[in-house]
Amino acid sequence: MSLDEMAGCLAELGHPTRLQILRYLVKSGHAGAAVGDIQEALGIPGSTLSHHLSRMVKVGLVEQVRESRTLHCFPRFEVIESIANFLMEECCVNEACAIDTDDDTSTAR
Amino acid sequence: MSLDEMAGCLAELGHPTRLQILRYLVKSGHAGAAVGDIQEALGIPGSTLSHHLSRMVKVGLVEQVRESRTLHCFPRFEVIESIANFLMEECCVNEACAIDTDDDTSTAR
DNA sequence: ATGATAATTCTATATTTCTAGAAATATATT
DNA sequence: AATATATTTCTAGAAATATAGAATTATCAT
Repeated sequence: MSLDEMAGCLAELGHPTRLQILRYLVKSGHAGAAVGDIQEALGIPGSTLSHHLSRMVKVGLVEQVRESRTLHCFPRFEVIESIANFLMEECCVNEACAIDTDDDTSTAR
Repeated sequence: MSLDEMAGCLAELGHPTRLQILRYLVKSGHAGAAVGDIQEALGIPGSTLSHHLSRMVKVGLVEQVRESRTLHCFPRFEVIESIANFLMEECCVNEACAIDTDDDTSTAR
């Protein structure tokens, strides 16, 4: 993934509603969730939701599979993972961070 | 960090120029880099650079320490790390990803 | 065919963001 | 005091984003 593509993904993640949507999809796991499910669960107007979803699909964060009238959405786990890795490796580990954070500031693990 | 704060950080990361800036800062390590260094190294006009830096400072991705005329900038490694962790944990690990990727797609670790 | 359901596209408005030159501020040097 | 250096703030125009109602498309059921 190029720097621009990476920035593109991060930008799409960088919106509260979209982050909420992605979280919901992750929670739904591999079964995914229909657009309508998301809409009802999060209370987002259809047109707004559609807009956000299409942006996430565009950068590859979300995948959609149509089953007749219903459109199922899935998070692209590998993509999310590679973004997390990018942040860890490219932006963190080099001579800092993992070395420097002697007490574990990071939340869980 | 709240979901909104997380989204705020991700949004700031989600700009090619800012991502470049952050990378440069990380490369510079704990010595940090002066605004002028960044400006010269990346060829970004001062006002533009200042704008991007102030955004990153605002969400806590970057810290600045003034030393007379020179303003040194440092990446907040813990913040970057916690974003990476959020993506891994909150958005990835739950019943998917780490479980599902039988061959280790993630580069390091 | 008609009606219901699922979702998108169209449209418009409000708001934010990006960009960079010009002017201003703050600090150091002579 | 005058000048140079480092950086920010001001300004403004262009472009992108976000929001959501209304209209539209596609599919299914009767």
